[in-house]
Amino acid sequence: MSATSQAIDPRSGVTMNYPIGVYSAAGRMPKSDAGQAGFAKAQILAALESRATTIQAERDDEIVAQEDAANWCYLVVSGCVRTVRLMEDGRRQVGEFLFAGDLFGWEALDTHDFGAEAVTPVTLRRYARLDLERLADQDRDVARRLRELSSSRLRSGRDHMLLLGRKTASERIASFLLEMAGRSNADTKSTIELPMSRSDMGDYLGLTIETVCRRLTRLRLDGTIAINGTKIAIRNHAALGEAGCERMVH
Amino acid sequence: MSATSQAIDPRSGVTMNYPIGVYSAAGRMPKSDAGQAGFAKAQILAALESRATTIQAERDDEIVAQEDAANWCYLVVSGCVRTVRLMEDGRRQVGEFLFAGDLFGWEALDTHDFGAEAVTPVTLRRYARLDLERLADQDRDVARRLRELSSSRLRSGRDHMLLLGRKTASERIASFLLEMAGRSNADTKSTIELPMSRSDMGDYLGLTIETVCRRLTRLRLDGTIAINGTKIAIRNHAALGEAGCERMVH
DNA sequence: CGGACAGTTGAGGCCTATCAATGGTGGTGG
DNA sequence: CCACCACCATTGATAGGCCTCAACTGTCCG
Repeated sequence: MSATSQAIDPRSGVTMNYPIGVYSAAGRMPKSDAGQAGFAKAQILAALESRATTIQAERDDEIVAQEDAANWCYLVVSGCVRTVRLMEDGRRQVGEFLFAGDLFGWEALDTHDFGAEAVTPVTLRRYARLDLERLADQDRDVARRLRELSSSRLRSGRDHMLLLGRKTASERIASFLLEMAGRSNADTKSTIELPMSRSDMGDYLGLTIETVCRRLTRLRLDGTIAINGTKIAIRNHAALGEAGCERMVH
Repeated sequence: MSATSQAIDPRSGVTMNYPIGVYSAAGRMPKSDAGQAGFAKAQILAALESRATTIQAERDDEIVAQEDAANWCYLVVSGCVRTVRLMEDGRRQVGEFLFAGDLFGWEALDTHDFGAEAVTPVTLRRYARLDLERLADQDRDVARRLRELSSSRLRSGRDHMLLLGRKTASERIASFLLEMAGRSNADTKSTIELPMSRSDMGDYLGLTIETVCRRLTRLRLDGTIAINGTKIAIRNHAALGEAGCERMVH
């Protein structure tokens, strides 16, 4: 592990590694492998860099606990994060997967209404929510960008409700693969990295791990995709589009 | 019908009835049977009243078509509206039910990503989205309220995803009844009005009409609820809470 | 080498969808 | 005023898709 100072977050008990003196200078943006959209989101926060903290979390660490007081919001610098909701009996719904450049926690009211956990080792940039609120009050561009961000989150939420409420297992898997392909970098749209477990996929898609597995193998035997560890190559984009009932985006 | 002038909306072809000279004076807020939350939302728009239009729509009229250019946003003055998403083969997902005091369409990007239809005869107040954007730019209180509104929509979206992804039919019905009870006026929490059809409920809950029916009759035979037309009386609130896997709110 | 764990595959059962028939109600026109 | 029709709601019978339970494989790591 690189030179970091470890600390335990007093709220959640998560072990965090703070890189020493790397991101502390004001105006120094963390390096990010995010696409352009991610960069646009990060720009919102440029003015807050001086008061931000870098956080690292290991696989399956809890970054935010459901019902936590919403003091912070987070920018994913690298790695993958999932947001989760739990029922008392253990049933779980993954709300979304977040990648480099994605922001979360800014839309909380008084408490977070979901937990956030690291799917892979992640690096995060943490900002005080009050700072962001103040910034939005002062800077109408920031306020506007936050509104746009809300809108796009609401829209993908509606997409996902249609998926959960009305699509079959095959359609859900196909839609998921296309969604992930759409979010990866432009030059690698046909070989996507799926860092999350089958269990995470299932809880995202409202399916069991077994069903996720079976549908993926069927697509593999069809020749529609090829699976190699956490990498999936899309061999037949059109077939996936039909299976996922997506309007083709060209 | 009361004194109105009829017109056809050039965009959607919906027949609309504009009450003559009732709401045209600036600062005159439309009467609304909404609760306090609804009033708070309406307050956002007080400054825009002079440029707003009142619209009436009949049952099943399309108020907003999916993919419409998002020129307008709407406040429900009375009645009930559903937002819908359609798949090519006719499968439908109802996103939410909107009642007096609820605002919709303000969160659009360039186009609306859902259709909006009248569940009952409705009266709406229509505002130009650009006006609202300008107002939010100028008035930080308005901007803040819009952010709060986004947050609460995102939160209920996540609730609904858990319902669609992980709850059983019985749990969905119970959650739905409690949700509707929670949104009705405080003094009538145990006798709620359900103006929407079984088909609407099914498409909201990711179920078929038959399943909705069967679960409702089971609850009726249990003595948990009593059904009388579009009115449902909740006889055993606790049983519903258990069935819906809700944390009890007291 | 062995244990833990994620992933895969198989067999069977349950829940919900589907298909079908009936009942109830409101609107319409003879 | 009543017969008729359309539509919604309800109930029953059956089928199918996904879940559950279980066994097995492969991989990583101590």
